[in-house]
Amino acid sequence: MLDVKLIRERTEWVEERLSSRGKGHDLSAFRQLEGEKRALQQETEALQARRNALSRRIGLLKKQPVEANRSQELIAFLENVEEGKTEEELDLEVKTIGPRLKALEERLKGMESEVEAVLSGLPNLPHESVPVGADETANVEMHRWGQPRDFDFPVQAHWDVGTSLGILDFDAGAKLSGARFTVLRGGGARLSRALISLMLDIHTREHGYTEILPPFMVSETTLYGTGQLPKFREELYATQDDLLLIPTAEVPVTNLVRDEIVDASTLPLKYTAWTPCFRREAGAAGQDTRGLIRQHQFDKVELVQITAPEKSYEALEELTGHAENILKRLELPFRRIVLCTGDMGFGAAKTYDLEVWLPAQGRYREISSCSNCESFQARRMKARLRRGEGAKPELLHTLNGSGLAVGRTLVAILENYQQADGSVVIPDALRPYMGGEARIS
RNA sequence: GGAGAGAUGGCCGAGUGGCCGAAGGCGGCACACUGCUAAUGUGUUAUACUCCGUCAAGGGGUAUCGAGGGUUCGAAUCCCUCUCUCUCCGCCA
Repeated sequence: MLDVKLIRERTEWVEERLSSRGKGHDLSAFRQLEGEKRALQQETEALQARRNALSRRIGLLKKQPVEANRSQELIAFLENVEEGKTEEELDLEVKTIGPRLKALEERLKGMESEVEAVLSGLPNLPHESVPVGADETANVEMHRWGQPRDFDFPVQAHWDVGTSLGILDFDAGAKLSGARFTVLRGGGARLSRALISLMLDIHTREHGYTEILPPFMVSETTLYGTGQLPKFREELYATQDDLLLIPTAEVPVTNLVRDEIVDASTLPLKYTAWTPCFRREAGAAGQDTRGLIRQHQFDKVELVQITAPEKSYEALEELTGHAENILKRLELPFRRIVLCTGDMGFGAAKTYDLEVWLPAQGRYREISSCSNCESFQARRMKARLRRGEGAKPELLHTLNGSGLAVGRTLVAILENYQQADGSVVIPDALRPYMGGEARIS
């Protein structure tokens, strides 16, 4: 969510920044609406103040032990409060102030939710360092790491490698649950578990993150906090109990600071979590229909950092580096790109994608996405920090990134480490987690 | 699933219709006192929005006592609904 004051005071500038994401945003109607809302708020509050003043006087009078007729007292006090008005007028006011207030409050509430509806649908402002562009073709490569291997035999896609080895079973997944579900068997299942352990161990022991195991189902409020709701409901799986399945661990883990004011001295908070992720992939019909690349359910190890505002860009570099370390440890060639304005997610101010080399596709594919959301999520979540006693609370900055998507890492290993005989060599770093085995065959 | 109890400020805990945004205590902060520390005294210590003010200092207003509705001139207090927590019983990995 954007700062209303910013929209109010620098409307054109905000429009310009938003429009760089590709879709034009005309905020003039919003500004008018918001202005009317504030006028109504002032009117309402003035009436509330009047009601409170009158009620207080009545209370004072009733407290006094007077035998006299109550209505006499009322008239007396009313004359005292408001000179120049007749008793009848004032008596009338007391009696009608309630209904009038109720009408005003209802209208105000209606306008507030209108304002809120517009506001919660606006994406974050891109950071000034983000390249402007319409789509992924405008993304900019930052650097590459590792050398794609030369194969002296025909390279197989991971679905062929995995199926031949009997460790990926797409038919079984389809039978149990339908398209975009897969069953991992034997070494495949173990490899997946090994990757999760490796990633969590590195992030907790070497990168200083605290491991979290959050709920996999969360409330709408929680999804609102990180920006998935109200706009992206069609991407989510719902249940019959007002709980929805998480599309990423970012949702429950970031919401840990919702409605909190954290002491600045405890920052940054660094959390890592393995969770399954559930996505309907509603808009992805026909894309990546084969293989493990795009599934309705996949495992991911997530990195989340909660920082002071001035530290968040430093933290983005650090966090992205942590994700890169996993790829380096697994000796998988990758590159880092910075997403352009038009390709970024809803809540992000700046995003780096890590793309791993997939030899069968002959190109780099996304395996991690690391974003700084600045105060966008914090404002929705009311997540704040306080710098010492008496200081005003300020909004935190939130960051998240995959470290890494487990299914896609499995894909990368199967493709990059495949051998001429159809077996797959296990990367050195992973062998301790695979009972010392060096190869899946 | 059944029965009961409860939800108040950073924490503990009063408050059953009216100067209550909320007593008291603890904790925090400031100042005073003290040879140092300890102790003591005094003051201070929620958040958001909004208006005035130079989006300064500061001041005014409104809302918030789990959430939402209702009664009332007036609700932390009364009524209804919901959520959550705790205790006991049942069930269960």
